[in-house]
Amino acid sequence: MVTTQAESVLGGSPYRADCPTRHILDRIGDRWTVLIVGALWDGSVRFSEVRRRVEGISQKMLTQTLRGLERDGLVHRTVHPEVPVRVEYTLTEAGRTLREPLRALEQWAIANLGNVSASQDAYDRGPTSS
Amino acid sequence: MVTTQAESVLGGSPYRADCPTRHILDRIGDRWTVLIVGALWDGSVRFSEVRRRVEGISQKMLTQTLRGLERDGLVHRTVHPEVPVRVEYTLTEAGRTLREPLRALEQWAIANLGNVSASQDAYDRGPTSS
DNA sequence: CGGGATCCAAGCAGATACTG
DNA sequence: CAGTATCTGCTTGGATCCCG
Repeated sequence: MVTTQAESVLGGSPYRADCPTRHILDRIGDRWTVLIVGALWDGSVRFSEVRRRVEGISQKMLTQTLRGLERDGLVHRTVHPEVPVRVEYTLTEAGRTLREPLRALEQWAIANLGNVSASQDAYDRGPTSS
Repeated sequence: MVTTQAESVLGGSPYRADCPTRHILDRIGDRWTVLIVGALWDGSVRFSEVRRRVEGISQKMLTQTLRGLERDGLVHRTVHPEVPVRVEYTLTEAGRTLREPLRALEQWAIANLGNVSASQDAYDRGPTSS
C-alpha cells in the first residue's frame, strides 16, 4: 500500500500503473460504459429499453456493466416488485456530472473525425512519396 | 458504407454501433493511449523514454499504440538516422487539442475518486440492511 | 536503439439454458 | 421481465527472438 493519491496521469509526472485515476479510465474505457451512460442520458430507463437502445450489447455485458456502474455509484437501480418484474436505471448525481467530460470528449471526436480519417487514409496509402 | 456522419452517441439518439464516434472512443479507451498522450505532454520524447515513462507497457503495445496514434495523425514520428537509431515522438496539433478533453476527464476522475471508492465499499459490504 | 514477427496465456465477450 | 450460471471462442497483450 503506497497510499497513492489522486495524482495526474497526464500533467507530466506519474504515469504509474497504480495511479487511482487509471481505474476510472479503465471503466469509461470499456466498450459499453459510455454507450450506457448515453442511453441513460434522459432519465429513468428500464432494463430492456437500455438493451434496445445500446443495441448490439449482449444481455450479459449489459448486466455486468450496469452492475459495475451501480457499484461505482454512477447509476441507481430501482426494482419494482410487480407481476413481471420491472427494473429501472437512472444516473445518480455523480453519474450526471460524468456526462460533461464525456460530452467534451465526444465533441472532440466529432470535430476531429475528418482529420483522423484523412490521416488514416494517407497513412494506409503507404510511404507517401511526397 | 452508410456514410454515417458525426452523430452524438450520448446526446439522446443513436447509440448505434456503426457511429464513427465509437472509433474514437475505442481508441482513447484502450489501456495505453491516454497514458502515452500523457507521456508526450511536454514535447518530443524518444521511444525508450516513452517506454520508461509509461512504465508497465510492453514494447509491443507501445509500438502498436504509437503507430495507431501516428496513423490517426495525433502523433508525429521522427527518425534520426544516427549510429544507434534514434526515434522521437511528438504530439501533432490535433494530438495537442486532445489533451483538453482528456484533462477534463481526468479532473472528473480525481474529483470523484472518493465518491466512487466509498460507493464500491458500501456496495461490496452487501445488501446494506438500512 | 527501435521495432517487426511469432507463440502462447489470460481475460473478455457471446450464445445458451435455467431461475424468481 | 430481469437476471444468473456455464461453456466456449476470439481477441488482447506479454515474452521472446531476430533484424536494421
